Amino acid sequence: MSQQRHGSTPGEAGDVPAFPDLPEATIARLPEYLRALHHLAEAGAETVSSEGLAAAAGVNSAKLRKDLSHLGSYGTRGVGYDVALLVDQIEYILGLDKNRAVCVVGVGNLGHALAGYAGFASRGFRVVALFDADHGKVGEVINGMAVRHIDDLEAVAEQESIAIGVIATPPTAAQAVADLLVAVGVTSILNFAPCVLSVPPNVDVRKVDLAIELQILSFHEHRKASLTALPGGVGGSAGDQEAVGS
Amino acid sequence: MSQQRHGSTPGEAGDVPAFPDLPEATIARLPEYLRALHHLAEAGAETVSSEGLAAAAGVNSAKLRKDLSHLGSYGTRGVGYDVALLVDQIEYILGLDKNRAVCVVGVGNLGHALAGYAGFASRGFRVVALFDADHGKVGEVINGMAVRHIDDLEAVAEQESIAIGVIATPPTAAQAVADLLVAVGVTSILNFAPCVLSVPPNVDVRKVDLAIELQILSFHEHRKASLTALPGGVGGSAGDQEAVGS
DNA sequence: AGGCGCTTGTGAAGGCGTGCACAAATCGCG
DNA sequence: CGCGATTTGTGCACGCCTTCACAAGCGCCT
Repeated sequence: MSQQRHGSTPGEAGDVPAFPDLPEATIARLPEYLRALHHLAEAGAETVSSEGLAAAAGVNSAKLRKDLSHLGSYGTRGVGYDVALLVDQIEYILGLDKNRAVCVVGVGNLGHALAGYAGFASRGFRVVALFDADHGKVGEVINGMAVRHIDDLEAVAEQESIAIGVIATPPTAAQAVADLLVAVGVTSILNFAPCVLSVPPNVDVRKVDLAIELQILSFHEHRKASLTALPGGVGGSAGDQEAVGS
Repeated sequence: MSQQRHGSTPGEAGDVPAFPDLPEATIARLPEYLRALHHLAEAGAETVSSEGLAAAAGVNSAKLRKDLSHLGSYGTRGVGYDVALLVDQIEYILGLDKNRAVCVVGVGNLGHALAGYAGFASRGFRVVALFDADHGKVGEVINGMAVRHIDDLEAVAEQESIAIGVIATPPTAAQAVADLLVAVGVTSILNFAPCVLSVPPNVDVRKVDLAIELQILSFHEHRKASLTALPGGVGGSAGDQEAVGS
């Protein structure tokens, strides 16, 4: 889902201290660790063991240690990890200290929900603008923010540097919106439209397709159903709750 | 994100013809192929080459061929794949011919959007019930469907076999809802709440965390920003559109 | 100060997934 | 009927990720 070069170029420490070359899989887990850490911090924990944090994040403890080792040694042997320190470190790595501006394009069912989603603001993202191509929706106020016409995108982008564009339009409009976003300098796109986007190589696209998630679950339902028809019946006895911690 | 056993038990073909043991990565791509195929079918295509379908789905053609080979030989050398046949085959594998019933728990911003999401119905899923714990929301009609209280879950489950439960509640309520769903026999859960769910091993959980997606993009923004500060300036010249086909 | 228990950080092994490159197979045409 | 163009299906090698197992390091207790 991305073919960008990392280019270590060691020794060249300008403003940023030689950005670490983290595995993609690790990056995808850092937000989960961060959430667990925030939870622990609110509970008053000073330190956590890899075992404890791993359980809270729902991963293997060895994996967690390896992940954290990639971003430096912020743990103390025999004690664990300093919660506050680790929070700062991960937030820095993820660039969450920048309070990035996000715009949502497409104010349908989903765009409406995204505009009001509290989880964004609490994680360092500011939804700064809502756009739609439908003049009937322009002017509508959602979550204290007026919907603007997509033609205003360029003007808004000049005024406020947009870090991430969220596409929540029908799939037929998605590519055109992506092109517009790219044209005004957006280099990160979160796409909710069920279609493939074509963008320049320097632009990162992540896709979330709700129907696909259901289809994957449907497959597993199908598989499970076909297995219960076999000997050694799996039965449907619910109740053997798995202890993974809360 | 799952630790289920597939258990091949070869030779034991009962009603279902010995369910294929597909790699998880392949399964995750099948819905994407299916969408592309539907698109092609509507355009009147009888057959597709692996190259063509791969481009439409945004993947490598070799990967696509390998994926399709896992579910049997439905292509013809020198010609390509029969679109209609492949659609049927993938829909069968994914179990989409069952028109599975879905319920949404938590009618906040997101649950509201999910209840009205057209992408579900068009893909063989029926949203049959909406639940919430807030009595103030019970009775509200969304998309022609009345919100019911979560206490009614059991009654609804007895009447209509629920295949998949969607959790769109605040994270504090998610585990309790998951327990309820499991208790009424739901074995597939799509979780939008930012928290780790603990469920029995026979239950499949998939998680979608919108904030995590933004954080991953934020990381890449951070990384790109730190690279532009290095020699060989990457510049921001937009316009070298990558040709991957529409 | 010394030893002991606990926890991190990491080397190594194994598994999974990807992508190349090519043999096998099919169609159409002369 | 045979040949060439085309496209599938797959053996193989490579790289990433995961997992185990253990040495190294730190704090605490005696």
